[in-house]
Amino acid sequence: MLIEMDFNSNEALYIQLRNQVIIGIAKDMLKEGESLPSVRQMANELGVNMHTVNKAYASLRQDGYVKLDRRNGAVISVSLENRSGQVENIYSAMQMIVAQAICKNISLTELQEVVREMYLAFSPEVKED
Amino acid sequence: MLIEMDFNSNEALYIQLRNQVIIGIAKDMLKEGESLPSVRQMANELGVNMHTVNKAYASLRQDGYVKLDRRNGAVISVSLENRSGQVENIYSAMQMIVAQAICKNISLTELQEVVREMYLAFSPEVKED
DNA sequence: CTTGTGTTATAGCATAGATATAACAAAAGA
DNA sequence: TCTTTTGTTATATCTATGCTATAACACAAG
Repeated sequence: MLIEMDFNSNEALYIQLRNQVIIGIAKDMLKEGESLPSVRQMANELGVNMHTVNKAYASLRQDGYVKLDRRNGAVISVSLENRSGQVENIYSAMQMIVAQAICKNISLTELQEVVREMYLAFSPEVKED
Repeated sequence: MLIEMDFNSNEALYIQLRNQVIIGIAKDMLKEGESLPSVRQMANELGVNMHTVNKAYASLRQDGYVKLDRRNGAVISVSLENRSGQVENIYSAMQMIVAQAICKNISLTELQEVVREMYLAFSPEVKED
């Protein structure tokens, strides 16, 4: 999976890497059990320092997206332990999005439709449930 | 409207203030044309430096939530000029939320329901549209 | 035994966040 | 007119964060 950094972005490099991995998992381009390149190799590919990648991997591990194995490096492994805490953080961020949307006169139905489009764009196989 | 700072949060103080104002507008507790306390007064109330408040106000102005007037201070005024740019930023943030939600096995309908609950919690008068 | 892994430690540099004074022009109010 | 208050700008200092650089460690693979 191709990952690229935007060195002109105001977003921290390790956050960019973290987000791209999460998007990769959501798109199912990074599958459960798959290994990410090692810290040093990924750093070399991205043109970034080793510690920056390490920080991203540690953050992904902290939030339950990968498991770090000395043998296989960072292995995609979405953890559902402490899921309530993760979900809480996600919804907390969602709340600010909704507040901004209301201020900008985005209707509830439009907002839900955007969520639906984004959701299906990530995982098109989902019908409903 | 009561605004409080969390000095133990990892979120920047000026971002906290900014977000609380946005939430206040979404809840219609801060109404169009209403004035926020002056930079110095707000700083005194929050126990924060003047420049921190100034930075928050400038950020709110930048994103079209207030207009800064030398006579009346920061006046709530949700601007819909350059709305497309604002909406784009909101949706960009939304995309990461959706990606995380998918990874954590949150279904589309659950996500939409949460959006609905949050939306109605902010503006209960909205029926549909 | 060599190599590569995650991990930790230390250091240096640049930027951002927060504070502290100070000053300015413009408008309000007495 | 005079004083006060407003937003705004300019420095300066301090701390924390992000990024880089170099080095070293324990552990496992080959």
